[in-house]
Amino acid sequence: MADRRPPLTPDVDLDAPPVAAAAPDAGDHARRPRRSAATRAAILAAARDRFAADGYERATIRAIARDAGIDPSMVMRYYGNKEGLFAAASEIDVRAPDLAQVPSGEVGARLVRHFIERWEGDETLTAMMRVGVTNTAGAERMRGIFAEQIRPVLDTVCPVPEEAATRAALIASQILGMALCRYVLHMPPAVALTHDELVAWLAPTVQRYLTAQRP
Amino acid sequence: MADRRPPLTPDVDLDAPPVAAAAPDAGDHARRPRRSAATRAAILAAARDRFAADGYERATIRAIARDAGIDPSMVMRYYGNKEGLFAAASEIDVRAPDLAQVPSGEVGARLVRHFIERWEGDETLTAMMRVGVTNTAGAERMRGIFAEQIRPVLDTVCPVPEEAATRAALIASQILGMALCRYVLHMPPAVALTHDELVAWLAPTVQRYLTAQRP
DNA sequence: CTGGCATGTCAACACGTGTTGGCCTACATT
DNA sequence: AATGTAGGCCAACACGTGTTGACATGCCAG
Repeated sequence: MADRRPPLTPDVDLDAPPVAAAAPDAGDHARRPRRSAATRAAILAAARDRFAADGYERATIRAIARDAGIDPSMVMRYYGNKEGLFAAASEIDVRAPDLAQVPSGEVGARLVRHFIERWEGDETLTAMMRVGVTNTAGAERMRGIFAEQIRPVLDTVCPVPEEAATRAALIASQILGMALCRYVLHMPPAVALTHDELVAWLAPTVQRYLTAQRP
Repeated sequence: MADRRPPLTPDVDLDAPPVAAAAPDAGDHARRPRRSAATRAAILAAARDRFAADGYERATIRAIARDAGIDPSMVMRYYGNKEGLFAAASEIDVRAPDLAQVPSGEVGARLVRHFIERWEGDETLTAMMRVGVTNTAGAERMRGIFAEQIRPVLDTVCPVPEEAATRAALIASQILGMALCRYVLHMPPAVALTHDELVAWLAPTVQRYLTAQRP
């Protein structure tokens, strides 16, 4: 069904110097930035917007290219194929805060506020959610982000190590659930809440999932 | 962009008797069931499965028809177009329980358990979520279900009427968030929880969103 | 028995998609 | 100044999609 051969001339090598890499000494300026850096960035930005707004299937390469002001074939040249584009566009850094410095009673509030602001800072996380629900690869990526970026941070403050995974999943369920209602489904009462109200409501929940003893 | 004219010969009238409806008296058997009832049901079942598994865009009419063992054009004949099919397939009854009978302290547990079982009973709710995230019309439908089926039930037990909408949204965020992690993203720690563990963890949260005074 | 209608199949249309290869242009090194 | 190469555009391909209309079949009323 799927034709999965790699592109013939990928050119996806991220930051390889344009000149012969086999040259023993390239001189003073080790790696000159490519002229195409601006185009690459424009494509990536447009892709994030489109994936966030439309999800994986409905976000078309043609639309992304139009937004970026270039030809669709450029997208293929730089990112190989649509999956590659998505992989590059959803390179996500949750930037989870260092909770070791936070008083243990304030971890919940800190987490909630961080994710609200992170979510509203750019559309990357909305894109991640839209694609994570639609696409198998997207779901895998979300699991990866959870395992590599969320869980480790919680491990440092979870009182019972062997329950850290469960507690992290519970916290994720509450935070992702609110993000779903507020940023994706646009449920009016969820949209109407201010940041402070959100923190006041959700922080105790997160705090309990983190520190309350197992019921 | 979109060609939105209605189908020429819809035939979407749900249970209209096949013979002339203008006949003053049709005799003893008021409405004879159509011969096509089985086909209609097969299409609907296949559509629910496909929408749940693939989301709106990737669920193709051809695949649904193949699953139902009939020709794609039959789907068009009975449901007009893909949107109509989806509308019919996602006719959702959340079957929210009557909370007036439940002791006020057990409402949270009752709600959580109900939705876990409802979610695992069939794939309708998973389909709703997949499409609600992908598709604008799907999101609208989810908001409608929330407003018409969830909020009214909570209104009956919410101590502060003017906060009912907010509290209902908070509850929805937790329940939908867990459903997202467990049934759509398949996050391992969320999948591993038993029903009783889920209720034990989530019920206090729901209970607090319902009855705790506004923070 | 006969005509009409519901049921169903087949083949095709028009369109949008991801993807490809060829060609042109401008820059930077030699 | 010559030239190789990266950057970019254009036109097209092959394919899958939703959708449509013409045609076959069988059931049921008259």
